[in-house]
Amino acid sequence: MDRVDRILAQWHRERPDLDVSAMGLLGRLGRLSTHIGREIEKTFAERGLSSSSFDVLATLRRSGPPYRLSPGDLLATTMVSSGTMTNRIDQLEKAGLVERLDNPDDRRGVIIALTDEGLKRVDDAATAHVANQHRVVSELSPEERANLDALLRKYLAAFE
Amino acid sequence: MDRVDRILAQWHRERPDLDVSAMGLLGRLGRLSTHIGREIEKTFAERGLSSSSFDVLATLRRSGPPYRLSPGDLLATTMVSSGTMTNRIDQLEKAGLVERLDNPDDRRGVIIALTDEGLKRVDDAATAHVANQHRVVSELSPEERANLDALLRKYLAAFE
DNA sequence: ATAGAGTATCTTGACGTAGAGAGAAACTCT
DNA sequence: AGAGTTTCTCTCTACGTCAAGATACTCTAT
Repeated sequence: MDRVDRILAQWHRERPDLDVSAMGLLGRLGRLSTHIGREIEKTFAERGLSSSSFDVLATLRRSGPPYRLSPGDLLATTMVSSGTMTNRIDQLEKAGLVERLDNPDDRRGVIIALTDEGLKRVDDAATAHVANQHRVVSELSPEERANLDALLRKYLAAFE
Repeated sequence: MDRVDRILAQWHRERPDLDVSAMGLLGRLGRLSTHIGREIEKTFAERGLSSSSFDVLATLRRSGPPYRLSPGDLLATTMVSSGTMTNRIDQLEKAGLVERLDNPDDRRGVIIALTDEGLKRVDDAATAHVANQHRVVSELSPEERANLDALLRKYLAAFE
């Protein structure tokens, strides 16, 4: 009987006509995602970053040398709108972690490049982030993690 | 080999020192929650609501007649800050869906009450929302849903 | 009883960030 | 050359948090 169960029980009492069986799963998924997001955010905040800025830096870092991608490439992996990406790049540029370079092949576009400082920061943050992720999943046993991951993979496939 | 797998493969190539085994599970959970949140939002938007405003209205509705709670009560279930709750109530009050009443027992506080229009709107939205939730979980079989829910329940218990 | 310190409730204001939609510039293709 | 498309930016609006503030309640020591 967790908080979500209590919510379902209230609904059942007030609106017995509603079949709230799907609400439990979706409610738990949402709440869990919020809790985990807050935990993850702390690690980044300690390093002057946020999940949002790390997302961008990490995408550049993962792409390998020379750590350069177009805003469009960055958009493709990060699930945000183009306006939001412009904003994120502005912030990171102000912080000196990325720079905008002219794209010699297409003058509409720009190239976002990690600076040396950006590379250091993202590598440091990634190390701490991965350790923190292990802490966050440690509540589940290895078997539970594997089962959960398999179910999430199947479910996620329905959306992308 | 989904998008998350591709991200993990990139990390492995660039930072083989990192053990990214936890990242897959957490990444899928986050992406899934974002996708589902967007689906859910659509149903509310069609009715002039949002997940945020529905959250407040639904909490009042579920509490049963006379559909009145203090802002503090509302805070306890909705996972937002007090400033955010004040904001949400302001919006709903402007829309005529709730009203602020004096609390006779404690003059610091107020009582948030569903209006007749608010009751209608939340009952209508809840019906549509529940149907939409069923659509959203229909990608999984009943067994998969039960397994996923059980794992999420266990995991969520670690946070609340 | 009651003054005063501490606590609780809610609001406010500053700030950061998200998305939608329009717009500017350059590319592509016929 | 010109229509249509692509890429990125900009503006507007909405909403979240945090920290500080106003007001009222509570509890204790006298």
